[in-house]
Amino acid sequence: MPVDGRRGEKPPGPTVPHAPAEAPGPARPTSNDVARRAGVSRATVSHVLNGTDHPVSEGTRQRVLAAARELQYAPNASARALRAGRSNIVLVPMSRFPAVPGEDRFLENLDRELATRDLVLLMHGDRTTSGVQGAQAWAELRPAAVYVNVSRGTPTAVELLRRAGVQAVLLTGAPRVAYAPTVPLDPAAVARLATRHLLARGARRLACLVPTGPLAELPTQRYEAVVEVAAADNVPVERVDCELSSDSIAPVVDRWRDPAHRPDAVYTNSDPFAILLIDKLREAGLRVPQDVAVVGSGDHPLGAALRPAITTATFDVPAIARVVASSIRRLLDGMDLDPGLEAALRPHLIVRESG
Amino acid sequence: MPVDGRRGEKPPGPTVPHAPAEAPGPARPTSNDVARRAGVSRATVSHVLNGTDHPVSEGTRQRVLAAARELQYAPNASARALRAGRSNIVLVPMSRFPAVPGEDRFLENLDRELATRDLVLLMHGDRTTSGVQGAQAWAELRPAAVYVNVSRGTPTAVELLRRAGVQAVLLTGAPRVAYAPTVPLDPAAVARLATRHLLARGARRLACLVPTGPLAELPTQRYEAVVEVAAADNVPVERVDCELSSDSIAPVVDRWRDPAHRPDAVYTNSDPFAILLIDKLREAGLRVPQDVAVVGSGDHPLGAALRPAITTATFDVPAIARVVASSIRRLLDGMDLDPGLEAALRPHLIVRESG
DNA sequence: GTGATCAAGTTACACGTGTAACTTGGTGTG
DNA sequence: CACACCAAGTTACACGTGTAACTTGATCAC
Repeated sequence: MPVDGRRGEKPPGPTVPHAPAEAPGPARPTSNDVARRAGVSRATVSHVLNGTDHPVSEGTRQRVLAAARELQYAPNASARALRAGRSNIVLVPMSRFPAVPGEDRFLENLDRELATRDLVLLMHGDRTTSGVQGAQAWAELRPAAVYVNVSRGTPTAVELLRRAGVQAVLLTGAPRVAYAPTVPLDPAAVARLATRHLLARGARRLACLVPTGPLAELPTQRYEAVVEVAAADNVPVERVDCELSSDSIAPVVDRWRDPAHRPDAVYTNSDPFAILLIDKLREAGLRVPQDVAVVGSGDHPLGAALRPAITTATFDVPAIARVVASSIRRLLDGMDLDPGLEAALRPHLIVRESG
Repeated sequence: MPVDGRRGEKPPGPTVPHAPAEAPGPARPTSNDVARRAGVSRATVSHVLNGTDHPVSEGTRQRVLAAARELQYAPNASARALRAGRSNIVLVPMSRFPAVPGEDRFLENLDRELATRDLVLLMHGDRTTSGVQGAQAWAELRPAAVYVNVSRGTPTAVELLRRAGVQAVLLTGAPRVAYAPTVPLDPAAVARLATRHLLARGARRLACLVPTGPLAELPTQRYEAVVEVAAADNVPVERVDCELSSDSIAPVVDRWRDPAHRPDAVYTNSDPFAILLIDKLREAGLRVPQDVAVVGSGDHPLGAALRPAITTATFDVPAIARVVASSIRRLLDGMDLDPGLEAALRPHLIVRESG
């Protein structure tokens, strides 16, 4: 039989035995404070503030709302998350190396769109390469969803999140992992679009800049897309592995001084690389786009401002943010991905001066 | 006397009346599961895993650790936060407009440093300008600390956070708000340093680029610092309000074609602006640095790679991240700011070709 | 032999919330 | 009048954790 531990009376002293370390300032008001002030029970407060279908008379409804406003009541996210089993946090693991051109603008839009849908976007540096250790850390937060970027979702990490009760695990792009709904973003689509443009412009010899460093699969994938599109027109593609530094680009351009070695058009997946390349080309006495055309990606502000202005392949960032936010919300509600997803993910070209 | 609500026996059915909406997958293991597997009570598990000074025999300690490892146990952050009254989250409200040059690198370093100190860095878009509405949203998360950037901490917002039980509210730079420990970062220090450099190089006529848009106080503050330093040498400073676009810069440079209107040195608070400016100067047939010297801030990779390479005033980002993380931890532990703060915040100059 | 001391565990409570199940008083219906 | 029904509230529980206070043997000093 169970034994009740309580033996005597409560000690009369004002000590609070099981309270956590005392906070210094006045504590944040709880729903209990609101209830007391409105002269109702806490349950009623909860019903009013969450808009349950439970019937509440208009009079008390207003009293509760007034009390909440006066106390500046904000529900405790931790308690909510504990009760619900999951928080309303959407977690985005980030690294310094944006997987998609224009990632910062994308996140800004996504934040706004998620807020509309009662979700909070939080960004978190993924302090690991393996992905599993990171996933373990994310699991601690019990987020509603984790929005993992391209090529970051290893099967083990996804499985770990799924077991942690994380409902939506979205991965933009391949590889598609079992049990994880995937936003069908083709990370090579911008590359394909740019290549087709350059071919239509008459390019007969291409080059493609491939940034080195971590996350190298992605640039390689794009390079292969360029090769594939160019092959249909029998156009060769030179692969140029490089970093965003003078030492890395200068030798390449130096070799291109000789017309026999020179491509007539270059694709690079980010506008900063295009800017650097154009600078070096000009230094070598080559004209852009007459001698060499250059197309970038991501529509960076500098790309539009410098001369020659950079032709760039990019996405409709606000539109993508909208459908992604909508998809996350739908997944959490047990529905499917937003059907508008595919359409919003088509890239488009901004033709300027450089190519 | 209190009335006990329970009247009859528990119904024999398998229904769980007060459980929240059933999760689909297998739920994440709790400390209870670990306890059961190790054959001890949950309290013992807690003592072992948190390294309390409560004595635990080595044998059970190992059994608990083993059980936790086998189950891949990760504590529930929500429950922890609820119990403790605050989470171990350090929240950084972010906007697209970095307050300090090199903000992205800074955050990357800060994340690593905080992780060392058992804190989690989460970034959050501040979806409001007023600051108060944002603070309300942050209060919901009950973070341990909020690291607010320069010029974002209005007194009301800070007061709101303080009342929410947020211990550390760090604001980099002025204005100093009562009750909020402040990292004494002088946001104009880079401007002063760069100006002194230009004067030493012999500049007799300065210009300063002032980006428009939200958060305009900060650039203005820097402009005033430039004016102040230059005044000591009787050097006039032209104020140039502009955006990062061709249309904005081109007319200014056009006017500078006339030597009578032309400054011999320009300071701008970000390298991208410097890059754009140099491009326009060159287009106008002016040489950098012979006709006009240019100094930027933030040590952007492109600044080092382009020709002329950009002279830039910047901070030791990793060092700052370390002392800031240390300060946050110390504040949470009831101590003062890290004494190494002042020293780490001194900016330095990287002299290259542009000025 | 009798307390006192102590290591090693366990029990019980509190944190703030959402909601199923219950209570209560009022109104209509046969 | 007896009964069902319903609107309007309330009560009680569960979520997972950290820790103060308690229990239980064992050891030790006198």
